[in-house]
Amino acid sequence: MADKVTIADVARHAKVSRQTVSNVLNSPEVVREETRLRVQEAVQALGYRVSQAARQMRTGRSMLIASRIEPAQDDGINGFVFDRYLHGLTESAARAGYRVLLYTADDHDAELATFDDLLGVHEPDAFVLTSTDYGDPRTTRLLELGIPFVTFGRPWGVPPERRYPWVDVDGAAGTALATRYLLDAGHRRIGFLGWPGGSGVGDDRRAGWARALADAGAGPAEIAELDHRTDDGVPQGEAAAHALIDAGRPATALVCVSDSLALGALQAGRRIPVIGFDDTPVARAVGLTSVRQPITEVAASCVSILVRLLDGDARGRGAAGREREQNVGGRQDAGSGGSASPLREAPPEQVLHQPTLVRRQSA
Amino acid sequence: MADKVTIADVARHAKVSRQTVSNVLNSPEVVREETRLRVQEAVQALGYRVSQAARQMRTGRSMLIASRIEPAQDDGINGFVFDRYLHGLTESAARAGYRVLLYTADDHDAELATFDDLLGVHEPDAFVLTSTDYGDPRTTRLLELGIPFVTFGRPWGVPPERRYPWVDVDGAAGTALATRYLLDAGHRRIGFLGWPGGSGVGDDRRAGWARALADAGAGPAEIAELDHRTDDGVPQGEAAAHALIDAGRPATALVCVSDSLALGALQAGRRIPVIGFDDTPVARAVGLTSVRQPITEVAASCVSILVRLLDGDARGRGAAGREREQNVGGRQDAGSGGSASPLREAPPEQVLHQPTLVRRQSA
DNA sequence: TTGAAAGCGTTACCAG
DNA sequence: CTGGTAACGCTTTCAA
Repeated sequence: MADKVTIADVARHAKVSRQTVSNVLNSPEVVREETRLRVQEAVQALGYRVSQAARQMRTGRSMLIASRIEPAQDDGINGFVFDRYLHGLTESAARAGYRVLLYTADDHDAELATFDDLLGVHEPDAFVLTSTDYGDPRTTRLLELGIPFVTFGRPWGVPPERRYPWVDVDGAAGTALATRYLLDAGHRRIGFLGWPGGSGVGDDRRAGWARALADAGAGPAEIAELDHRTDDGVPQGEAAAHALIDAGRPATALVCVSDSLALGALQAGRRIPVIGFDDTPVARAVGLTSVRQPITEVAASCVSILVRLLDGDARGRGAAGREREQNVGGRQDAGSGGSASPLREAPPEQVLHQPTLVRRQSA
Repeated sequence: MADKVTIADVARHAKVSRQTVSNVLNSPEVVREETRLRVQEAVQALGYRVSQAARQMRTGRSMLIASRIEPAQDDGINGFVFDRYLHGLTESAARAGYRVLLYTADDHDAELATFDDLLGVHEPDAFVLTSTDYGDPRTTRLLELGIPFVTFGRPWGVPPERRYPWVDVDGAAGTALATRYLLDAGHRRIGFLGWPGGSGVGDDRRAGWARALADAGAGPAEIAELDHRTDDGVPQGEAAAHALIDAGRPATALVCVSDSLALGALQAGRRIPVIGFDDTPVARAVGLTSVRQPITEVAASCVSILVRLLDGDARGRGAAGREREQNVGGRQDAGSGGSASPLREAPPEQVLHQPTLVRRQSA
């Protein structure tokens, strides 16, 4: 049908120069209103769309945000959260004029290689990283390359001088919420089914439970007694629940680090209250009360951080901008007059979202 | 670091012309082996990557496959299945040199609008559509536009003359598999928990169960008696299971159209065998026997069909190729000599994958 | 087989 | 604000 309408067609139709059309598109405020309207009308009439490929050649910006899609795990429960994240990311990105480009990688090394490939070929403007862990090589690499990125997940164990922007959910606040809920219901001996120490996320969630218990007057010894650690999984949850419930001084309620463990605890058969984490379909299916992460908001924060980074960053990696500045501590001209504005060392943005408790029959 | 190495750099390094480099990349067989090796060495040494943007300007091909990411919901394609699909698609696409571009849309109209937007701006080479339903307007539109696409899901209710390529899983075979498994275990009265009629997927799965039962000698009346229909959901499954089990002549085993319904049936408390559909994490968690769809293979088929379509289709939508031919019935030159080979009306490819039964405690 | 030139649609830079 | 020109990196056409 419409045979690829170019900017020249629009210019002809609106009786202006190509440059003016470009201006209307990129910096509308510089064009007189009358002209601008005429051009916009022509754009509408002709159904003009900027060719991303051509634009990218000039500006070096692809309007692409790359994100890894993780394989659905065997426990799969995490997959649900990830799915919501990806959907939210795609939606928020679209609102800001960006699209999400997917890639896979089996491990960190493969992902580093994919970075090179992607950056060479499709040249995404930014990355969103998920499942960051201790000493994650990916952030270091992107920092070196000067490619804007955010992580969904805090930089566990990263030294303060090597900071980067991140978005996360306050897991400790979530378990604290759950614990306080049980405390309010009259429980005192509230056990915690958690993962083995060493996982940032798991330790964080345990800390929230421990804090709430301590706030309620529990001593360190009692807390240690109620703290059970095991690998993730339903059978593991069942076994762990038995251990805590059948103890000399049994737990009367349980907070769990995941819905998998919580489901196992539920299957242990005792009728004590159980609260899970992530509000997965499983939870909904079996009526499990669970802590819900505001994933859509997380995704939106990721995008808005990236957009701010990309807009404040006029360089344009591809064509013109030869020099590549570091992302952190980049210049930020505040629009002051002629003289150079003083450099401002803006700290990377960090957003911590608060989870909520979804109450169902299990507690 | 490496300041955007171009094809000219490679040419200089290998002491050949730019053109020769381009040839090595695009049609290696046309260049002498010695030269080719030297060029490839230079590519390696310099870490050259073709710029997709530049290539796209000339060829009109973006090497992008667009797919909608559905919001994680309980209905429609199960979130878990969808996740595996997307992951498989990304992986297969990467192997073929393509990347997956995500988009969202709340309904069909919004999706049609997104088609225009996407095709105007990022110009994906093809689409993969999921969750196709009766009278789906999306396939019609893409057919009109002449954009290559495949659907994951058969064209339910589409007239034969308006065919397009699709990939699907044989749901009827899956439920038949499950039913025969129960028959072999000695069961005769095997109930089916299905969705209300009118959904292609649901009807298909019911048909497989009914066929297996009929093959085993059950009469139409008995089959109707054992056929229970309800909306998807765990509570619905529980209620439906009760209805079938507490009937005058009770069912002694159940085949279900989804894991949700199966989970409900399990919760109904009777200890009769239950088989679900989709092998979701829930199934694994509670030990539910379930029919598993070979999603990775589905995704791979989607990609290979698209690749075949795109490679056989030399046009290149963007720059050069003005005319846009219809996808269906396109020319396919079989490499015969000088004279024009006869037009061959190649029927769109259609692949039906077979599911498997994952046995667990529930049956 | 190889080399030179043109052109894809944009944006950036210039003088008017 | 307009118009002209250059450039981005690549593929294609045409000559050598």
